[in-house]
Amino acid sequence: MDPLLHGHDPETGIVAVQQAGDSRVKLYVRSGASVSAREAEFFPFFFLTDASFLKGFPERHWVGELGGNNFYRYICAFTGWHDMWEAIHFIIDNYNRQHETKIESYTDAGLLHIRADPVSQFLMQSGKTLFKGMIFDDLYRLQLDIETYSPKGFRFRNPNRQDDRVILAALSDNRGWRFDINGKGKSERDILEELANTIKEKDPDVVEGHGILNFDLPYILKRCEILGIDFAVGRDGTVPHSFDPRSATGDRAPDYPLFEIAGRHVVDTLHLVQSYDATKRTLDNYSLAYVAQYLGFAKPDRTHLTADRIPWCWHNEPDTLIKYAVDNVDETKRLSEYLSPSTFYLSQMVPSNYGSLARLGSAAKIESILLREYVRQKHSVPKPQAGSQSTGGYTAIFYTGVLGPILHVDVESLYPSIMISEKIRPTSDGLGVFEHVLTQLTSIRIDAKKKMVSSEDPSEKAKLDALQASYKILINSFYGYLGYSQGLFNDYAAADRVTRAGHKVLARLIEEISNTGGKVIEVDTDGVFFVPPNSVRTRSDEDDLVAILSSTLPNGIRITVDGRCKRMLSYKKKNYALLGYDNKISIKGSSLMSRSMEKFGRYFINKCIEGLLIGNVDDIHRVYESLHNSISQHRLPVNDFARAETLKDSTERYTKEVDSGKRNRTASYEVAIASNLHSKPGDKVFYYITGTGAGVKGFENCKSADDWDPNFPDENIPYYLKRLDEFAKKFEIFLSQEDFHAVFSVEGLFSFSPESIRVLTLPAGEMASEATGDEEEKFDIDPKIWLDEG
DNA sequence: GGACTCCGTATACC
DNA sequence: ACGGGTATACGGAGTCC
Repeated sequence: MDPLLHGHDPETGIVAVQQAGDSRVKLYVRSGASVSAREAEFFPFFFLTDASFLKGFPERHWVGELGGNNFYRYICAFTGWHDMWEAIHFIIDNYNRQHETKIESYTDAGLLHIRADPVSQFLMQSGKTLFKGMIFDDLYRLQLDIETYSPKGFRFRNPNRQDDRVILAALSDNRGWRFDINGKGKSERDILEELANTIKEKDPDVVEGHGILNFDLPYILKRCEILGIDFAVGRDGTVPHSFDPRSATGDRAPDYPLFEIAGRHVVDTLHLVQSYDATKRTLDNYSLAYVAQYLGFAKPDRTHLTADRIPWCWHNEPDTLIKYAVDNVDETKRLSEYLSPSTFYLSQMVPSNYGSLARLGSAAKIESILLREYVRQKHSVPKPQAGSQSTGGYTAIFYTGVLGPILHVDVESLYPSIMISEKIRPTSDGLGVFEHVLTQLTSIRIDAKKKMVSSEDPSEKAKLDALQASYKILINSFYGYLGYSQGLFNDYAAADRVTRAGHKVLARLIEEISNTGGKVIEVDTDGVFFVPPNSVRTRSDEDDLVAILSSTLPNGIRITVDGRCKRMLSYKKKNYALLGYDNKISIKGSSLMSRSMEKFGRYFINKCIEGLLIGNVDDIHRVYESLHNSISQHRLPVNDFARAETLKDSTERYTKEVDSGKRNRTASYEVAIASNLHSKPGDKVFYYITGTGAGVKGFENCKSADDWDPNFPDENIPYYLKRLDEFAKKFEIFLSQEDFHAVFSVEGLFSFSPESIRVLTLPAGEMASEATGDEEEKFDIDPKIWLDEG
């Protein structure tokens, strides 16, 4: 246990910390099956630039001068949370008396720095963290799902309506317990009281649910309020209370109300799924049944029900509804087991509450760790540097076309390795915490991975994997932190040194690959796609090649095989498609295929890519022709050509900015306004283009997809034919001019013959100008058969 | 009116 | 595993001929 990384207090088993009054916190400590509570003192504090701002503040307080010469040279501590805020207002008033430009909030002039969350403050000053000495399964977790009934004629459930009610609840825990409260023949009061008593009796550390923050909890609490029930499930006997998260970034944060149950944590698996998909972008929707299916732990006999079937089911087959709810809690448990552990293990390091950690950015996690040590050593703290980073990752494309076989190698932890080996760290970090923590994390991650590989026990393996994954999240954020504008310890020059060193490593790697006779196709930041030399035919040849390449790179820099595939369709930087040895195709990049594209376009591009990769040009021609005909004859349903766009701003804001000339009109907002629904940011709009002529303005000729009438289709045929040709144009670079026109045309006098058509492979980018003329280079596309595969 | 550039917004990769 | 740099597409406005 490293004190800088895990905090300097070794106390184990803390499962929850909550503020208890103005100057105390309550700690809940688990020891085996029992949990005990105790109170502890804490002193609210903040960092201040100039102690004179607090001169004359009447309440009891301490001002300590800190070591070093950083911007925030004083730490101010108070006996209570209330006094601390009084002091902040005192400082603002003081400042406004002395300065012309007035400030309203403590964030305005950067006079002081504060973590406005009392639990973080306590953890920071005490050096304690949650869950020390525990593994994920030691945490006692309870899953919850309720079903509700809305009277006939109402599509949506609404707890405020007299006749809306909770009809049943299903519960489970991570010790194998399952329970349901069947509301048949029970009053809603009975159900809710039994639910509250069950939760109190089971006494979980965590309450989990899919959509629990948006639906289950608010619904339950509203019904309890109407019925006059005390839903006192807090560990101190209090009712859950909601609070608005202070969205630090402000503009685009999806503000949902959060709930706090005293002494416990509330985990919404829906939010876990959302953040999981934010980077992966592979999920079609976030419904529990779909995600469970996708991740492979849905039971074959899982009960499926749509919301509109629930009333019928409740009247005719209540047992099916109960089974449905039980399946829901089962899957919620599995989902949480899959997505929660990395946050759990991060909680053992970062001085933050379990729930808030999931919402915290990675920069804030690192900064909390740094600040904890600065508080302990009573050292002054810097303010963020102004400026910006001037370089980023290295990108290049050398060939377009269809090439293969492909090896994708990447430099393992490129930026962290560079930061460690070249000792790059923020200049303002006088205590050297940044470097220490990064080095420490890296070495314990390697340890965990080693142990994971050699472990025989699957549950031990899973624990170590979660552990190393949580280290990785932190490790990968250190570079980003250097260039983060709000980071107290940011250092743009250091960030630039890292990226420049990265360029050098990549340039070296590209050179070495070429030296061995490999053809480099595309490079992005830390990965290289290339065609290995002909002599490399088996996996062990590949491993040998990678070992040779690794040995030519600077110490501490290693490369690994990230993937291998039969062929690659190289289109543009960050845009390519791969044909795997399992014949699966994966497409990357928004320019080839974007979510905002019309459905028929996505289908068409998919077919084109498939045709080019497997060498079936005939198919491409046929798909083009059939789509061309379908569009011309109004045979596509509206879903195939409507566009889905997400509104980023309110329609009011849009109208205001259009009127003041700040922004152009766009189809999506015009449709939202015309359809007269109250649309809010984040809403999706489905629309299509009407009018005559391919060149119409979208914002003047758009209609909601709901208004499309299959009996009187009014979509703009020339416009959608133009769209089809625009999609086809993406493939121009892969074919000669004649071939291109032959493939992407409707049958003329002569029928299409695919025999003579060849797919071009051309030097791209800077190489294109170096190459003599435009002639094609010859590549063997000869998927190798791996000896160890089938 | 077409060709061109410039700009803001959106999406996606690492 | 949300932060920022890099890359690309697209619609619309302004400009020039």
